[in-house]
Amino acid sequence: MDGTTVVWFRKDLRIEDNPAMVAAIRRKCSVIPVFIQDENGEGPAFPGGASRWWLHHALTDLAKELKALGSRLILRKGSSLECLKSLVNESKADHVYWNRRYEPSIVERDKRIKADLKQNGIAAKSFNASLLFEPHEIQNKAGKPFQVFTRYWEHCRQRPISAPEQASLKTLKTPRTWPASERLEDWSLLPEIPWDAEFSCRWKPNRSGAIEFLDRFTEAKARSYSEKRNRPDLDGTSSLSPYLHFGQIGPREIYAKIADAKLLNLENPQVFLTEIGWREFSHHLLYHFPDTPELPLRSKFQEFPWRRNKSFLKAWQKGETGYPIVDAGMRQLWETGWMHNRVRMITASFLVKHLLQPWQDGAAWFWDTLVDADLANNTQGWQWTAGCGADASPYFRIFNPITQGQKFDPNGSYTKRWVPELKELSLKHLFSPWTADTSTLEAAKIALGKSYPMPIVDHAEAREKALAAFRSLK
DNA sequence: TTTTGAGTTGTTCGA
DNA sequence: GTCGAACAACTCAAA
Repeated sequence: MDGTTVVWFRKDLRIEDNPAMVAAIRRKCSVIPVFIQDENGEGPAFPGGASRWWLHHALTDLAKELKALGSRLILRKGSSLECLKSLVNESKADHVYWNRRYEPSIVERDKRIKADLKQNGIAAKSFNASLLFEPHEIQNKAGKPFQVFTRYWEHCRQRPISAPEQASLKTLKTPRTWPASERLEDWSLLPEIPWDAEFSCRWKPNRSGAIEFLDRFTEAKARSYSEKRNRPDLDGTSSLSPYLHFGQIGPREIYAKIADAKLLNLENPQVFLTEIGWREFSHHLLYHFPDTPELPLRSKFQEFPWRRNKSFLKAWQKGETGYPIVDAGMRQLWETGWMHNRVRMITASFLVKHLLQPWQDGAAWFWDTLVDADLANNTQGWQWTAGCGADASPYFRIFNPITQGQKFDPNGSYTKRWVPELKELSLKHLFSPWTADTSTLEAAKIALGKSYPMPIVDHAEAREKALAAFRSLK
């Protein structure tokens, strides 16, 4: 009787370049792919509505791809360990393979699962599918984790990057009898009220969508990346973040594609790889500093004088701060589940610096609303803006929401797209409508305070307050 | 992966 | 033609 391998899918929802899958296929035994919806095991960071929407489609697609190979995706709900154990019993499997995750609570849980399975005579093995450099293999000369991005990335870049792993999918063996599976529809991952119309226009949340975006990136965008990536009015970024989060594409595939397209020695693609580097760095930090989703990396910041204010938070969430570039970003997020990175920095800085709201509140909102919500990236990004994380230079980052708009949305098309009530306002006043005189506003059909809000805080005043708050930490 | 204000230099324009 | 006011354009240091 040959053995059976259970392949436990998690944040690696692809078949190609999937080391756990490859290893299972190479065993030449039957393979049972499973996805477990473990609501308690995900810890406090249970995914929000936008992520669940994506997950639904990603699972549908993975099941379809497996079916095309004559296989299936078995769905189970409950404690990961219990589900795996019963699946192992039902199918008489002797191996369980999966790809590693790096969220602290997941790392702990997976350790326990591995130990338990091994104790029961099951060969439990984990692999790396989602990073170029795993956190535990990178350290500085002192044997400590890096805390400064440039040093970290310099170090990583000297290391070899392995090619995507492939096995002949045709040799994938299926079990004689399939264990029972739940129905995806019963998991209610899709919204009850249909708020996802814009989502469906914007995204193709499946493997072929990932490949399309990657192709489009290497063919059309990579060469002008550094100029265009900061322009939310242009389609200059890769849009790969949600695919990377769910593992519908892996960083090794991205790297290989850039290398194949002979782009590796060009400056622009290197800038893009630096962004991949930030993702790696975020995972590095999350793994080595497991408290960072809740607590500032620089502990001094625990005394930061935040001024929690529900109505400020609400106005920010709804895109009603009176600062057009901020509101445009927040509305784009709400409607499409995604926000351009430049605008993420502007809106985050605004919440933390201008409104003095704790970065954790902003992180929680992004977590709920982003399709690419990722604990490592989200945590790192917010700590970076708040100035309490790695690579910190807090004074550098009080973005001026007026000049940032003028600089990065120079025609105003992004802002007008998401804040249409300002679409008849001229560029001169677009990013600061309160500076326009009554007749200009009237001509643009804007009633400040009614059709579009007055600024929630005064920029100069808020900036001074934020600087004072930072000074108080010293 | 920034902003601001001060200081400097350059340009324009009318007296 | 010259002078100086006003302002734009730039650099730099500090936050």
